Amino acid sequence: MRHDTSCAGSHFSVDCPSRLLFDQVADKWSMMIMTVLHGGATRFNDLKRRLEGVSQKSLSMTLKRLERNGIIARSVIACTPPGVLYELTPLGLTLLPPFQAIYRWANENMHAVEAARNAYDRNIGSA
Amino acid sequence: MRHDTSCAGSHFSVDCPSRLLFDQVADKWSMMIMTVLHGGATRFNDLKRRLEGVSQKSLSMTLKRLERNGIIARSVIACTPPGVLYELTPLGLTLLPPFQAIYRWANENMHAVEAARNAYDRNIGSA
DNA sequence: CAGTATCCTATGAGATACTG
DNA sequence: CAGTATCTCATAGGATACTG
Repeated sequence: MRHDTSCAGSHFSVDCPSRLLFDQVADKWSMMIMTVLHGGATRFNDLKRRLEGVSQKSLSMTLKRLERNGIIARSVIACTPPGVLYELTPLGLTLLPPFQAIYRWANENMHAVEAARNAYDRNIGSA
Repeated sequence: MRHDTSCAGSHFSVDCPSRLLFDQVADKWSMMIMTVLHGGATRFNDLKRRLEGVSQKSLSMTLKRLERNGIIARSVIACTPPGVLYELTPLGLTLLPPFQAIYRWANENMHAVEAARNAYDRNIGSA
């Protein structure tokens, strides 16, 4: 089985790995979940509390998708009250540094992006 | 004006910069566009050809959004036939390294992700 | 606690046709 | 060439209610 990236040079075919990544694991919630899990295994409702604004459904779906892609692991702890822990897999851990680079960029360049947006919107208005 | 990231520790508030980033500039098409533009200023239809599967509408919208956020610049060249060039801004250039880290991860870990997915789907079937 | 199921709506995105 | 406009449809996602 070949694993042609099909993205050589500057042509991006439909089966480009980067598409898979952005379709499956590089969204907003995924990044936040992984960042939280980096601090240790976490319960469902703890996650929900930390990810302000996430709906139960979105969280549930995102967790399942991340689990399916081998990024996080789900484990049931038999106790009362029953609980479930989510944690990063070794594979998931390797994704953290790239995400942190993105996250760092976001923090460092928020101002510039906001300024650009304001400038753009002003020009639209006066165009 | 304070620029509280509101994401200290492991709580992600609604105005977290990373959310802005993923909402505005960290999607699939954006990353591919930026990668192409890294090779030099490019015309609209050239971009369309290289991004297999992108619709004219999606490309147009994504370009406008990136321009609004200060990531790329649009310049009209007065000639026949008339043309438009898109290129990365200095700000856009700074986003490239983080994106390349993601891209590299995708290429290196495609196999593992696919394997995880297959395993997961097999277990679902036999559960 | 940790979800699933259902309903409903807003947005995303393709296809197509048209414009400066 | 470089888009915009419109139409349509599929999906993502929130709210709510229910279950093991």
